[in-house]
Amino acid sequence: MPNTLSPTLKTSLVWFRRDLRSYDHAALFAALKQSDAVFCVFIFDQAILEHLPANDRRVHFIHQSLIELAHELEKMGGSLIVRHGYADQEIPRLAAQLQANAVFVNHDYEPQALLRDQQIASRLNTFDCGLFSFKDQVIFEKDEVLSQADKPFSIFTPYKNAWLKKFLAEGSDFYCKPYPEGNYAGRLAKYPDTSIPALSQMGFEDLPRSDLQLSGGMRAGAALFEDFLSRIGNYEVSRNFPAIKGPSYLSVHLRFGTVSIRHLVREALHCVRIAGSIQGAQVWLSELIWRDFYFMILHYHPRVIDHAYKPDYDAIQWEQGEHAQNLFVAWCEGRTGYPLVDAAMLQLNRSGYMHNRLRMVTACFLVKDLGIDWRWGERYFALHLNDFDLSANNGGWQWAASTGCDAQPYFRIFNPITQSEKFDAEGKFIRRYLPQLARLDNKQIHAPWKLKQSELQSAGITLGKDYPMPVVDHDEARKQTLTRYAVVKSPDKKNAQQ
DNA sequence: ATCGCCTTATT
DNA sequence: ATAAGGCGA
Repeated sequence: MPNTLSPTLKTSLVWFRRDLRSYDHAALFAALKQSDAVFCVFIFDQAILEHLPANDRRVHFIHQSLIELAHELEKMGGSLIVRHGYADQEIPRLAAQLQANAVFVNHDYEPQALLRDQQIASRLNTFDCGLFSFKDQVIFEKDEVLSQADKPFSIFTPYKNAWLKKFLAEGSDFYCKPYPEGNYAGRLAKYPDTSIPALSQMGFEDLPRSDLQLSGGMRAGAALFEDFLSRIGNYEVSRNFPAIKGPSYLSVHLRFGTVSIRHLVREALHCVRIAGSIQGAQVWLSELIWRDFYFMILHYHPRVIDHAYKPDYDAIQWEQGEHAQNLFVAWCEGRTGYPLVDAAMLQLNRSGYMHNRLRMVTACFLVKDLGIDWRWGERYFALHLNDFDLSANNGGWQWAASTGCDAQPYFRIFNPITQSEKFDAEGKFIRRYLPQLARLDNKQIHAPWKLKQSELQSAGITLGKDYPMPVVDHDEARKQTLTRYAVVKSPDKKNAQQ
């Protein structure tokens, strides 16, 4: 994709994708700086939407975000064109219609998106319209953080150290300075038709009220961040307990660009210098660096999309057939009989969000207790997580399955009961999603099948009726998993495979 | 070439 | 107390 810039352009089009904000926006700023007139567009891309269910929450999030984005662009003197169609047709058509000299976008790193952008670039080329693409959604991308041998890192900690070194070497705000769109806002152009298609017109349903806790838009993102900054000092500890408000909840806003990564990093670094919040802010900043790390991994190793990062691990035989299917469905629906796992899956199914600790617990359970291929779980998360991002989701699953770079060792198998006792000691999270277990006490609630009949009875529970019996025995499953993973052990690797 | 180290544990 | 193996300097 061309990245060199013509000195001056008459008319440009900024195509918004996963960067739904009007401030600190690399492509918008670049377009404004170099053009006389700048139009803005968002495409509800059928190539993506046609694979989504009618009640997909993310489409709502986007829709909500667009209403605010359109409003903000109007306040700046421009407007937002919103179309429903195939992006690879709509963008060239609109660019031609506007007689645009260039289309400006921010990099989208996913393989399918790269292909789409290449195709669009060549279509635009047929009428001398360029496609200019910018780094926006990460601090460092691709080859910007490499080892001393100029090779991509595969271990997070040295990557993080190199990331921080590079970042701090230039002074703390060099890499996260906001783009000042306001300097050129007068160049935004108005478009006569600014209607936004209704969700129903595009085949999507209204969501039930209970699902509307999810608020799209820059303002909602900023409010979450402000709230989080008052808690960031405790993040290091509080992030581990799903029943309490520990995380920032910004992941969905990072996914759709309703917050700016540069803004988040700037503020996190500021907090790192405040006595009371040093540790929490450092740990949270690390999470943002993980995000860059997994984008980098996907860039260098696109095969991880459907292969283990460690090739040897592709030899593992996962459970197949009807029994595996049944176990998988039980996992999806939160019917495994392990309360913390089930509560976590219900959280995902009901809200499109799952606490990060629980993502590890449920992922590890699927792979190492049920013996099911991590790709099945990855696909389920991809469909249901509001904040789904290919690189981070894949990285997380491969970490849990021990197939990834810098993953947990294969013999580390989370004990779902221990995790429950440690991180939901009072059963508060479990009770929120499994009220039928609410009358069990704090010790009993983590493993109801271990209780005496009389104890269950006094809590009003019949196992197998009010709540399922466990679908597997953890200790047995653990042994099977160690056997299953034996194929990755050298030097007997080859023998074990036969 | 050697040495320290590796996100989130478990029995 | 444990449990590989290899990354990165």
